[in-house]
Amino acid sequence: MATTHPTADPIAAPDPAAATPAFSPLYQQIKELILQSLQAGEWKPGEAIPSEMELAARFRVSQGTVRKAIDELAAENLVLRRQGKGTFVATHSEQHVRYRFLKLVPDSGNEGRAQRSILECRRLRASAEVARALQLRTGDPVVQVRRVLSFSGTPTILEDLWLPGHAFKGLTADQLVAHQGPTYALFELEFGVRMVRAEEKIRAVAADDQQAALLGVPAGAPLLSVERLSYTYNDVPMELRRGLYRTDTHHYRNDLS
Amino acid sequence: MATTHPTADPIAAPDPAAATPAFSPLYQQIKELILQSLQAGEWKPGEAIPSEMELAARFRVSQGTVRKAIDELAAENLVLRRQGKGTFVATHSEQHVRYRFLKLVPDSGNEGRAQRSILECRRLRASAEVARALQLRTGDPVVQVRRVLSFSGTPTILEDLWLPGHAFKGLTADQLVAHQGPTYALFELEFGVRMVRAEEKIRAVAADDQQAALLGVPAGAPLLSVERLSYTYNDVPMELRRGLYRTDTHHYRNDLS
DNA sequence: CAGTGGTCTAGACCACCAA
DNA sequence: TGGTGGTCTAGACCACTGC
Repeated sequence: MATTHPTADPIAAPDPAAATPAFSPLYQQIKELILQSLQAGEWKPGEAIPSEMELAARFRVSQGTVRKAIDELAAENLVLRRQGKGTFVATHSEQHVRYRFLKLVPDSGNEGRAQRSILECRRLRASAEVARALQLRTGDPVVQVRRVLSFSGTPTILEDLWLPGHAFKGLTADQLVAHQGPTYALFELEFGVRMVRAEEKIRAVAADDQQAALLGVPAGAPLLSVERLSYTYNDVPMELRRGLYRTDTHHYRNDLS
Repeated sequence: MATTHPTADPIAAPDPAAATPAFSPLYQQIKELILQSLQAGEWKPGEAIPSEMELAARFRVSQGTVRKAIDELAAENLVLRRQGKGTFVATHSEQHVRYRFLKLVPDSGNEGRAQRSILECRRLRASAEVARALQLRTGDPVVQVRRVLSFSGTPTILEDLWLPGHAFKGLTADQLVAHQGPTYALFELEFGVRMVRAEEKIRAVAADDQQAALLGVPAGAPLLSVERLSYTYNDVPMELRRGLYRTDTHHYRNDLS
């Protein structure tokens, strides 16, 4: 597994899969191996992965090397460490930070759950634009969902989701309505699709008549347009989302460093 | 310095400054000490800090402990490691990522430098709102700057800056005009104020007549409102900035994970 | 109590850089 | 060549969790 490393197994198995020309440190290779197991579903979201000692034994490296690999996975929010208990596969379900990717927060105070209303959930063929974003071919099957999220009864977010049809075969509006908690949790539970990172492009736009009606604002009102592309492991895009946020009582919060 | 730790100096100097009741790991204490030196200006932005070995000797801990402290400082972008050369105090000047805090990017292609035009630079007394943000008292002296940033000749950003008067005594419009590169670099060089992190609140708003005129858009056009509070070390707020971004050719880019 | 992650050390060697 | 950060190991002990 190691391309070269000093003490452990210096001459051991020449590693038939050593087709990697570029050097990478041992702990990166270990990280990659753990990543592959995560991707393959060897451990389900919320479950514990093997202890550092076990992994060290499995991969024939020291605990410190495994630790450094896991450190990086934890920094990327792929995995969650809990002292005295173990290391757990991150999930959108009961992660203490629910709605990890939603950065819209109320201007003051807290708010309860979001009320979801599904306006549409249908299968169609990918437009050129959607196909490009999701790395599909134009005309490939996709699922489109349109919904409104309300906080304390006020419609605040109008969004469209596009999902690759092959990965979300059985998705129905009923399922979306029935499910409690983050939609990304549903994707994990029902379709085995885990979103691990996303990129957002944010703009200010004016509401058109239809959007204004759905959000209960005057036509032409300024709205935050948030286009999000979400990725599973290995940088595979699995969801395109276009959201319109009302920002009269909420704001998009971002921390820079 | 260590509240308790096993091998190094177990009985040594009881550390008169050990007024910290809560336990914290050694490397955190080292990090804190390095942070204090950074804050005190022991090493200037862009300069190298002492090598890991030197710091380990100075603080009487192992290199590994210093390393972990520096790891965290590097993760927070306070310091920059360069293999074979040393560890350097982060700066907004020639950091390979210029304009660290500006997340507005062109929809396609690259763009040259921003052209700045300073509309105003005056000393006044803090309003209640500004005072609260900057943790001053209402009526305390502040400096306000208003300026427009243009890209390829198109006015794109209109922003107001508020700075604590006591820390930015000599700031003039001329200085702002003369200076090349990021404004935060000027703050470092001329006033010794280093911004290390910031929080942004983003909204969509409609341009009023004055704003529209300055940005060359129709009145009522949707603009991105970006309110930024920037901090120096120790979470001291040092700048309030209110920006209006045109997002017809640019967008605000954010990465989630 | 045993098992987990968290801290700390000491020492070896590697990769990179500059003189 | 010597000095820097980067990787890796081995072993000790600490802090937290749950049985």
